[in-house]
Amino acid sequence: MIQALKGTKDVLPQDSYKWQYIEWHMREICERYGLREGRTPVFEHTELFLRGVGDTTDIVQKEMYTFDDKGGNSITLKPEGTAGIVRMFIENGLYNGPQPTKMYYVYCPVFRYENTQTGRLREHHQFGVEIFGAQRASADAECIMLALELFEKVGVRDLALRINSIGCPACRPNYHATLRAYLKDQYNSLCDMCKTRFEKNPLRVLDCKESHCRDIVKNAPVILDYLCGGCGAHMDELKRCLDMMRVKYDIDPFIVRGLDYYTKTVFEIISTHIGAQGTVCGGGRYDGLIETVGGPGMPGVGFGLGMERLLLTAQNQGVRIPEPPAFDLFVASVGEEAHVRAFWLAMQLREAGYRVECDHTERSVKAQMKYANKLRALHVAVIGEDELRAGVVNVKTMETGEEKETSLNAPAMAAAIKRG
RNA sequence: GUGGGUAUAGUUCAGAUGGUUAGAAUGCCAGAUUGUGGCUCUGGAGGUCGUGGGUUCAAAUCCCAUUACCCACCCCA
Repeated sequence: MIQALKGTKDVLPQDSYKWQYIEWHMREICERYGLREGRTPVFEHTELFLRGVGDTTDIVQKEMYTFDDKGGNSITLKPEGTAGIVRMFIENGLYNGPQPTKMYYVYCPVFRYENTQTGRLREHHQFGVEIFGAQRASADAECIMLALELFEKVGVRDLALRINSIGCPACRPNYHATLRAYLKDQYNSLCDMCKTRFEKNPLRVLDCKESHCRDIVKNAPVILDYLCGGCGAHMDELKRCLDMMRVKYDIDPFIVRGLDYYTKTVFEIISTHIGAQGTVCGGGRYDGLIETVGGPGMPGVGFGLGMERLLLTAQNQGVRIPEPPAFDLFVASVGEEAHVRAFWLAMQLREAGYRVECDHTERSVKAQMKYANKLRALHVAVIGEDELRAGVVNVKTMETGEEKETSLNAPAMAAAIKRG
């Protein structure tokens, strides 16, 4: 038996309505916030991600699905959603249109070669939002509000919003130097991982889970104290916007995102209901990214939201997702003539807007009734030789067992099953 | 990449110290007077016990390997 690849998941027909439900909310909210959906290919030139995501990140260094196609091009399955949208934006000259450009994507497949655990897959799907050409922090706040509204509309609770600023190319080097100076004295006490972080990206040491490193870092200088004037003002504006919206948040100087392109604002929305992989939504500002990928120097801000993790949180919280509507009618049939007539009637009623199912198996009436019951059909009509001859049929209401005689034609049957 | 746990019908699980044709519940299919569901009763189908080796007269059970899943690290959504 061939199995699905490790870290991939099927969405079963009986579960797809849950996805459709949250996808509907995503689209509804985004359209209200003035975003348009963008769709990009599943794979891109590897080079895009080397430049976009950053070639020192774990994602690029050890998690990408990269291969050569038959033409000898290095191709990569997208490991995140932003780079592709940026490429689309530049390649199609969207920067010539009215700015800002506000886009979203729903059910964007993302591939990373990970070791799986709860809430961590090799293929997962992201809902994401990107706003290009808006430098003010109110755009950052808009992204955050949009994500929070989605959680609220879906009915997910107990989420924590954490924000931070990691500065810009102007002020971050100063902080790096300050942090290195602080860590230097205790370098030998750091874990092995952090020793390499010290060289590569000292910010990461702040994020270490080793208790010893945590102790060391506890009194480390905080980047927020070393922001340049522009970054500090930006952070203040973001806080003002969030305060005005009465949103609760924590300023967490230890948030360091794993993608190199972030500048200024970074944020995470975390659930405590899905195990260790609690980040449901993560994002921030990336003012240098569009230029890095080859476009004009334009700011950007956005986030990615893990759909599987959102569903997992909803499920663990017992969030009720409305089930799809029941069938209005099942048309059962006995015999060749009746079978074809049942199909014809079902088709006419479907055309009239009803949810109708008919038999395709030639099984007994009893079995057809059982099936109709499992489908949660509200009504059943059984058609056989007698009905064909007399031109009438009984429409049975399943819940009460009552039967009502009507003419054997679509308009009469439609009247019998009409929804109140 | 690292560490720990698990693997038996479609599903959820029983199967103490190895010992006859591997069980239950649920689901599925079919019957309970000839064309009517839910409740009840009866019957049926469905497993080479994850896979591959090994120990043994004998392995679902013990040992090794492998794969998948679960949990945690790392990292991220």
